[in-house]
Amino acid sequence: MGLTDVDMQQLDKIIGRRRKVARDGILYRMGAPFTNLFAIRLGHFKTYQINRGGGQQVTGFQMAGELLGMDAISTDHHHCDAVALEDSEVCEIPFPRLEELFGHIPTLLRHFHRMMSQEITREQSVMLLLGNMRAEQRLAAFLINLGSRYEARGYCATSFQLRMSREDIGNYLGLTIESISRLLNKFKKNGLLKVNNREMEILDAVTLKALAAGTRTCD
Amino acid sequence: MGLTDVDMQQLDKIIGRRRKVARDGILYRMGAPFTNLFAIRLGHFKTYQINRGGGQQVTGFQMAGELLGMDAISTDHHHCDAVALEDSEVCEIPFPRLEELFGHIPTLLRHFHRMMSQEITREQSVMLLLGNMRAEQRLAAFLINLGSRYEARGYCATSFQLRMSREDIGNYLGLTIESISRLLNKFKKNGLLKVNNREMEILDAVTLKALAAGTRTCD
DNA sequence: CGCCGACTTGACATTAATCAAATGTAGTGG
DNA sequence: CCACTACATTTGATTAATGTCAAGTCGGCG
Repeated sequence: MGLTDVDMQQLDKIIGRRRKVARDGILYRMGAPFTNLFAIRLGHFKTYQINRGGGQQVTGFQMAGELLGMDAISTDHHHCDAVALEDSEVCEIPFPRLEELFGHIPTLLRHFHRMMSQEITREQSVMLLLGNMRAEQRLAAFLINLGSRYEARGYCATSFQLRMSREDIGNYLGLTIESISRLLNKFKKNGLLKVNNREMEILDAVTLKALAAGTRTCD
Repeated sequence: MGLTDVDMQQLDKIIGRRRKVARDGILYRMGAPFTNLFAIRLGHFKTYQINRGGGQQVTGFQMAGELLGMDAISTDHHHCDAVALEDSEVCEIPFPRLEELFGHIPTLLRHFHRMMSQEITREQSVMLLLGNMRAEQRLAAFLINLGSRYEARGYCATSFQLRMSREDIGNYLGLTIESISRLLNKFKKNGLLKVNNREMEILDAVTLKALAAGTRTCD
């Protein structure tokens, strides 16, 4: 991130506290007071909003290196639940202390703004996905996105384990669990991927990307 | 916002440049280099993303007092087009200069973070809307949201002019223009609102809110 | 007055949801 | 190691919501 050693020491001082969250454990709940941001060190999370009518919407899946809780800054309370998809570990970052540091480390501030902005951009892509794409395209886009995020972390872009249930995927993509199942099967039949429970291997990334872009359909 | 007079003077200095944008005028385009944020002084804008496949998704409608361009911070180029829905006026805010001020005016920084965070929250609500709600619920939520934003600006929450076309509304809500037309008509028949072209009057806000919350359906 | 774009309305098609059942998988205790 | 249970996933048949296509109407503007 371009921070000096001294900067890093100061940063380390405030993000000392680590916290483990077991699978299905709740990192924070909607409505809870906002005091910390959370940097994921290990594992995966999902965030979801709950409607008054009982409707639930998964708003994102987060993995190591990503930041949780930025939506809470505006109102001092959280707007969604954050739940661990597997045994995970986060760093608590007390936001008031982080704000103090911003005054001393401009590079840190700039980095923080980039992360907030990135989250805005990510959500806009999801809006495009939910508002404009058909089912097939949504799932293709989702899988390609997951792959590229693993790749950015030094893992394989085409072979990974899904950490979330079909239900979570469906909810995130605005589809039912049955649709997800059928689509995965269709992709499998067309030789686009291998899937066994949560083990996923993308065999034809080119076609899958074309599906995601909407420049091709399958079957 | 809790700024001192001196703070305000400094802020004024950097946001001096005003810019008029005529109806249908483009404030910025996807891919254009990011240099300024824009504070809307007057008028309305829409932002939309464009897909490779030609698909377009309206990602938001912005009105006076709101900030445009925050999604561009992370990559130094804009991720969507911003277009004026009527003759409008904005303040250009050179972002590097704003960043300098952040070091001197903590209150300004805090306010900026709230605005970024608020945008994240807003987009999450749209994800809920697009992923979970049926057509009727979406339109009701949209109208209630518009009303409350006008109310927050000192205008009437139940009587206002739509600045965007049916097509824009439909695109934003992930529905076709025909569906919007039919839904507005259904609401009208049920005495929930009066609508004449773009002139909108909400007659039964209670029921409309119930529709938006999903605790009731209509017809 | 007449044209053009925006909107409305109607008939029909399609996508994905719903409902229902079957199958598979992981975990548990005998 | 093997039932046995609970839960997740798959598969099939049907339906409902919304999209698509095609006219038609309205309203503003030159």
